[in-house]
Amino acid sequence: MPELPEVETVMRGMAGRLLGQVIAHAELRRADLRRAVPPDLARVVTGARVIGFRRRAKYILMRLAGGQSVLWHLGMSGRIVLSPPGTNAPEPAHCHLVLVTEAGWRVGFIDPRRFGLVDLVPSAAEEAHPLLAGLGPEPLEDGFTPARLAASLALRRSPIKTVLLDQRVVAGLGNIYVAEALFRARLHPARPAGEIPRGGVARLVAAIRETLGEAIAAGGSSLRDYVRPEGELGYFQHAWRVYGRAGAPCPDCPGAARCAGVRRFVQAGRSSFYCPRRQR
DNA sequence: ATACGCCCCTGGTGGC
DNA sequence: TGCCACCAGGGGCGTA
Repeated sequence: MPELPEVETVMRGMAGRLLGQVIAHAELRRADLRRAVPPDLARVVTGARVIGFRRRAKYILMRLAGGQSVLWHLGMSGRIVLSPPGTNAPEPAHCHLVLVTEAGWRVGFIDPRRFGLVDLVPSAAEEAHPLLAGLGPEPLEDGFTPARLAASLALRRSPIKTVLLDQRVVAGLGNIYVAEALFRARLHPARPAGEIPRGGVARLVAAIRETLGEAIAAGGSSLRDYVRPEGELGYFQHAWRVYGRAGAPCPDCPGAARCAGVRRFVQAGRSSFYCPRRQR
């Protein structure tokens, strides 16, 4: 579900409301998420002040005074719901963890499919957490360069689409934004990664940056489960050029008569979308 | 080392 | 209306 832009949006929403607040109360409703939630999580966070937020790949890290960070992952169907003090809305189904601050803000972690997770990690060693340790570069930071991506793609015969989904190569892309970035870079998703020439890799880096940047500015993409922490929708789904648009005319082929339109096919068990005329 | 299928889990949708 | 197959923003694990 949420890819980098959605996770970034959720993280910013949490930071805006929760930074500086003290957690007064925590209730773990069920611990059998993708990884078992630590049994002492509620005890550890209770009484702690929230002092920082950051995102790494599709993970949110919420740093607490006292030296621990809460690590969140939303999986496919996870949501964070922030409710202001005094709200009395009924609790949504599949709410697995609730935090309440001293000021009365409620933080709910909702995840029907339970592919998400919540964990604790020492703040001083966040990057050593087993789920973070092997992650590749952040695509919006300086370390993600054409030279570095080219080195990761070299000699790989797998399709570029599946290589870009590998979080060790670049961190934070998922099925939607890979499709959109490959379209913008005019690269066919089945192209063997190691065969892409220098110029193509450079276009790809630029396309990934642009796509993610625009999606963050739009608050992410809302289709099924994803909403922002205070219920607003993202609207980048209206800017999709190929994802979910099989059969539609390719938006960038001038003179649609010679363009058969967007096609869908399956790679590694997941849908890929592309324009056969524009992407090679 | 790399690549692929399978699995985790629930809910929505469309066809019969 | 009911049932069923299929699909979905992720990712880890076991096997070739």
